[in-house]
Amino acid sequence: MSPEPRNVQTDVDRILEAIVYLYTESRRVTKELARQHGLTGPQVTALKILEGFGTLSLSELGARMSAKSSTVTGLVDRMERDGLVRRRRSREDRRVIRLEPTSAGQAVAAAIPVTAMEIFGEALRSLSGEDRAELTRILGKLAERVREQIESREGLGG
Amino acid sequence: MSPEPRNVQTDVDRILEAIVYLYTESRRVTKELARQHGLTGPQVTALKILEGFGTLSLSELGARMSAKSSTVTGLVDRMERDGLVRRRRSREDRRVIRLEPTSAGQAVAAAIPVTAMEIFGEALRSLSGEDRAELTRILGKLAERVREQIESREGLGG
DNA sequence: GGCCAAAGCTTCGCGTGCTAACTATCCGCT
DNA sequence: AGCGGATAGTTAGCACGCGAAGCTTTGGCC
Repeated sequence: MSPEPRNVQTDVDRILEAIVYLYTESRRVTKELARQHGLTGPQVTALKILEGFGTLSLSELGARMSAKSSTVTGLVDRMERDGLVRRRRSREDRRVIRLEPTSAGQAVAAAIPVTAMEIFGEALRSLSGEDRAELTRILGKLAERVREQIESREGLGG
Repeated sequence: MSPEPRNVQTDVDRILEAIVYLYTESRRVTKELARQHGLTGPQVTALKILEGFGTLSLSELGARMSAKSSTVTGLVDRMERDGLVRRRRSREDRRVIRLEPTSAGQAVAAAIPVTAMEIFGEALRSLSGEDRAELTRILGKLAERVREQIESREGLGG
């Protein structure tokens, strides 16, 4: 009847464990799907983004993938090596490198359905509509609270 | 009022987004806290787990961290190099390596507050008890479904 | 006893992902 | 014109994280 700290902690542990599991597993599955086409998860993500935009600068791509510029450089190096994309220096701003998929890259992107999180989708669809709605609501609220917590401690890097 | 596929997709997207956000953020926070003590995120995670159990085999640690054995080997290599843990071959089963924190490792673990759990914990505690219980229940169910999906497709690797 | 599959770890090679330091370019300001 | 800060990418070094291949040990089974 009174709030028991132990139960709260157990819930916290279970929730974190579930989140880590779900995230890790989703990445693993994406990677596996990509592997069947001879590439890696991030490469598929990049090609899919490029498919939607036609051409992007490296920093624009990085922003959309939540990756730092040095990470993007390496990723693009390997994709260029494998003939999936081409680098082309911009005329207007010579600092900028524009990225465009090769025909091979476009073909691969087209061949891979948006499946990114297919297994997640199926698992989520297998929940009842009520559960799914509840999960959406609570998880959204939780993310918001975490965001608040983090903002209120931005001096974290002390 | 009837179940609309579009809503399902929206829910799926929101849930995935929230999970990715929560996971990424928890890692970032852990990493930041770890950095202040001169170590890395996974190292702190491992020390905290060891702190709770006293001693674990490499595979037990790997299971709790959702990491493969080859990953754990490397992690433990670096931690041992830095004097945080010790490897000790088990007597009962000579295949097993038991891991124990050094006094330095214990000190670091003790010096670091409950890490990312803390921010999550506060956010979770700020939810109502009902929401928290619901979240635990649904997330657990979801993880189970994902597990089933994955098992039923173990031929995924074509 | 001898064989053989499974379990626990390690090694190797690769692809991320980050920070720090560096180059080239651009742009605002004087 | 030219200085100086901001921006775009690259490079180097490190730590994960994984799969594949290999080693030793264990345990079941004939």
